[in-house]
Amino acid sequence: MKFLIAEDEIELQQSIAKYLSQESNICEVAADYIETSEKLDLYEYDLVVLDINLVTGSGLELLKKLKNQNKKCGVIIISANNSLENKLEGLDVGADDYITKPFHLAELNSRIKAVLRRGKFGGEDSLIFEEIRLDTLSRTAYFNEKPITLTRKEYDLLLFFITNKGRVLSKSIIAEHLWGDDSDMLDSFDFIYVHINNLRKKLTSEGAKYIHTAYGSGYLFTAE
Amino acid sequence: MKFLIAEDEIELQQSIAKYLSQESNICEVAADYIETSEKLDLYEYDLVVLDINLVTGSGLELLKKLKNQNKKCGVIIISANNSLENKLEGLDVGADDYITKPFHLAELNSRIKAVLRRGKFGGEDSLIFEEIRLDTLSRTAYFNEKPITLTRKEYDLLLFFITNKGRVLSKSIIAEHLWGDDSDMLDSFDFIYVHINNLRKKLTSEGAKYIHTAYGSGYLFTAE
DNA sequence: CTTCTTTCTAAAGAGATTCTTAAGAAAATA
DNA sequence: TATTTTCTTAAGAATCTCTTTAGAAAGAAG
Repeated sequence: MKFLIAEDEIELQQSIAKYLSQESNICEVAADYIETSEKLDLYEYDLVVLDINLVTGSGLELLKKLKNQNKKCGVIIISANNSLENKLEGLDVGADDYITKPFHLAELNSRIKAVLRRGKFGGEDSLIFEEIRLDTLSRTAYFNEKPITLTRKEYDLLLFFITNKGRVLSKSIIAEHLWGDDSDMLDSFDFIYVHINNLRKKLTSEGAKYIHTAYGSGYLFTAE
Repeated sequence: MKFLIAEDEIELQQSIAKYLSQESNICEVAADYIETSEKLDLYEYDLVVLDINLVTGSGLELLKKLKNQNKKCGVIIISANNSLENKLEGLDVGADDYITKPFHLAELNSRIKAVLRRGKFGGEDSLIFEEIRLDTLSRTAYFNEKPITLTRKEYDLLLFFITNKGRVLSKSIIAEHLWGDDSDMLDSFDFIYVHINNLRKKLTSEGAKYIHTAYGSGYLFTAE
């Protein structure tokens, strides 16, 4: 999953990013209102961890803007004071959850997982497409309930495909989502071919032919 | 889409051009004030990536000139320093966006897409003409929501036609837009017949007869 | 530190697209 | 009618993209 951490206390920002990265997520960071606003405009995230008290501007405004844009992106608010008003206001505007400073990173992580489950997977722990089931808690894939051994990148790739089924995904979109903003430091996206090939082999060995090549533009995940 | 990259750091210029070419765009480059100015006079671009600090002259002047010419060409400024003045001045004169060195190529790409979307497609991801819809994100074409399999050149050609509907396009205009400055190396434009024919076949098989021949002058894309 | 797994790089070959050329048919113009 | 331009088709060459494999590099586990 790809997250944006909008937090102006750099130390906290970094420790959140580090913790969530260890959980196999891609984390990008923003330290002020403008940076956050721009990144939200430019990129797609699965979830934003948003400090409501960004010194340079109100996080609430950002939240309103984000929800107006109608992006299906989860939001968890970090609130410094535990005044009820702020929390309720945030939830009113569309935040999916909030957490009050100080907090344990493990708790944030749990809340993130819960929000993603509610938002992306319809409240289920499993994501099902035809014969494939992804257990999002254990990050394992099943084909007709028989487990398929996938590496982390393979799992992420398959998850990205399933959550974007029916949409042609270019290599740069895939790179951006699975490798974050480091992706353009790589001077070619050729390695994606390798991951696609490996994933395909594992899926077709089970009889699935879902990953189609859109020659010249990318890949398309769809039933047959 | 056809871009001009005006940047005097050749290494950066080349990596921008390479990245954007991988995204199925035509990229031409210019390394100084005069070259940029000339190319802008002579050719049409969908967007210019303009380094405001070209050593041989002010990019701002170029920008003013360009905007006075009233060309509907997007402009993204590259700014070395992040002094607010420069940025604001650029946006005042009519730049559509700016980006500060150093930057990620993926970010530049996102900004370009955003500017083009705002300017060319009325803020939408889809471009619709009668029964045809072009999904500009995935570069796929639909006829009555049924996907048509187009090659890259066919897609580009159709996109160019739709964005210039009602205007007669000569073969040399088409060549210039779809093949960039390689086009004058070609000693005949006959192969365009082939692409036109192929595109026509795919469209008429769906019942569309939009590409009309303007004998002696070019082609006209219009409803019936 | 060693071993194993995962990820990335590099390169050869397969496959698709694009360009060239050409020749006859059709259409528009003079 | 004669001439020019455009259309259609086809076949081969050149180019680009994708597939696949093997092995190097990096990271994780023991």
